[in-house]
Amino acid sequence: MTKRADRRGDALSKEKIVAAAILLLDAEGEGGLTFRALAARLATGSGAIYWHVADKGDLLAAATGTIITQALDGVAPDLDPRQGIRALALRLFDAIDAHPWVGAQVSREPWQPAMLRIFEGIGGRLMALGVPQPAWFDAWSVLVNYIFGVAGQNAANARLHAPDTDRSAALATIAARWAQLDAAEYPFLRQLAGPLRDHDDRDQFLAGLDLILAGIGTVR
Amino acid sequence: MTKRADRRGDALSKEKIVAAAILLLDAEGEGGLTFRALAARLATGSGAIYWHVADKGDLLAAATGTIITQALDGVAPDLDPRQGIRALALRLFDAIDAHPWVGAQVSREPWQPAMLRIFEGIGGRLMALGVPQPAWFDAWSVLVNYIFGVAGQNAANARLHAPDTDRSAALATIAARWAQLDAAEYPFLRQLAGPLRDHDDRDQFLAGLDLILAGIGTVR
DNA sequence: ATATCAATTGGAACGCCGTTCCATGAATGT
DNA sequence: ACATTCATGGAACGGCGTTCCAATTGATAT
Repeated sequence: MTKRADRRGDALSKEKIVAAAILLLDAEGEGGLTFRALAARLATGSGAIYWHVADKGDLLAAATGTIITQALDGVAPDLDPRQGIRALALRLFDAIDAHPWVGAQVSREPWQPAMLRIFEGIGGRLMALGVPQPAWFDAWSVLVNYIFGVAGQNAANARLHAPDTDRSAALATIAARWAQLDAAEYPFLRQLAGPLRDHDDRDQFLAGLDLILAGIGTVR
Repeated sequence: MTKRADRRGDALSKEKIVAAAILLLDAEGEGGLTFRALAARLATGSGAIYWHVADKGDLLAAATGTIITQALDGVAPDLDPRQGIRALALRLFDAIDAHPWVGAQVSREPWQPAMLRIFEGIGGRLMALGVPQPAWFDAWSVLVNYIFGVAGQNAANARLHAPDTDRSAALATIAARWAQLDAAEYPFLRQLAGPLRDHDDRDQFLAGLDLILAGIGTVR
C-alpha cells in the first residue's frame, strides 16, 4: 500500500504549501500572504491549496508551528534550570525576531503541541529551580505572559514599520521627540530618551527576564 | 467667526464616528467594525466617514485612544508609588478586559499621547520608588512589556472565543486536557491543570505584576 | 433676497481578499 | 477496460477598504 505522497514528485502537500507561505510571509510581511500569491508561487490554483489546508487560520497556525518547533529543537537540554529558561526564551525571541509575523499568531493557538512544549519547558525548569509549589502557577504565568507579550510587541513593531526601515533611525526619531517633551509633565521620559536610543531589543528582553527571575527568586 | 461644528446638530464629526465605532467593536468584536456597518449605524455613506477619518487605522487608533484616556483618568493620583503602579496597571487591565479589541491596537501607536501618559506614569513612579537610575530603563521596560503583553494575550483570547462563550467552561476543557497529558513528558502541566481551571485572570495579572516589582526591588 | 462658493454628504464603483464550486485530469483497484 | 477515488486549477461569489464624484447644504458677499 504505497503512500500516495510521491505519486508525482511535484505534487502539492501541506508541507510544501506551508514552506511557501513562510517564504511569502518573511518576504512581504503579514499582509503578503494571500491565497492568490501563494497559488501563483506554487503554480497552481487556490482550490488545490484548499484541498490540503482548511483555511487561512489553519495555514498560519501550521506556519507558526513550524517556526516554533524549529526554535525549540535548538535549545540545549543540559543547562541548569535558570540558563535553560533563558535559552528557551532567547530561542523564541530570535525566532520571532527573524519571523515577526509569528508574534501575532503565537498566542492564538494555545493548544498546539509546540505551545505545550514551551509551557512545559518553562514550568519544568521552574520546578527544578526550587520554586515552592504554591508559587508555581504565578511564576509560570508571569514568565509565559512576558515572553509572549514581548513577542506580540515585536510583531506590532514589525507591522508598524516597513520591512526594510532603518530601526536605529526610527528609534532616534522617537528618542528625539521624547527628549523635547515638557520637562514638568514628562520628567521620566526625557531621561529615558538616551537609553531608548541606544538599547538593543534582545539585551533588553533578557534584562527583563532576569528581573522577573529575580522576583521569582524572592519567593521562599 | 463661529466654528462650523454645530451648524447642524446632527452633523457628523470624528467624535460621533469614534463613539459609534466603539459601540460596534464592543458589540461585534474586532471583525464587526466595517465602514459599511458604521455608515448604516450613522445613517450616512462611507464617503462621508472618510471626510472625517483618514482610514481604518486612524479610526482604530482614535477609538483606542479614547478608551485608554478614560482608563487613565480614573487613576487616583495620591497613591504611594507601588500602589500607583498597581492601580495604573489594573485600570488598563480592566479597560482592555471590557474592550478586548483595544489590546490588539494598543502597541501599534506608541506615539499617541495616551501612550506617553502610561509610559510616564510607570516611569515616574519607578523613580519615586527609589529604583537606582542605571536600572530605570530595564525596570520600566519589563513593566511596560508585561502590561501590554498581557493586554495582547487578552485580545487574542477574546478573538479566539466567541464573545458570549463561557470562560470557565473553556478553561475547564483545557485543564481537563492538560490533566490527561503524558506524565513522563508533561509532569508540570499536569500539576498546573488545577490552578489553571480555578484561576482568575485579574488576580493572576496582579500576582505577576507583584513578582516583577519584587524583582525590581532586588536591584540596589 | 439672491448668487456664489467651499464644505460636506451619500452612495456607486474599483480592486483585492478569503472562500466555494465544479469541470477536468491523473492514479489506482478490479 | 472500466469505475472510482484523489487531486487539481481556475471561475465565480460576497464582502471588505478605499476612491470618486454628483448632489446638497450652509455661510458669505452683494
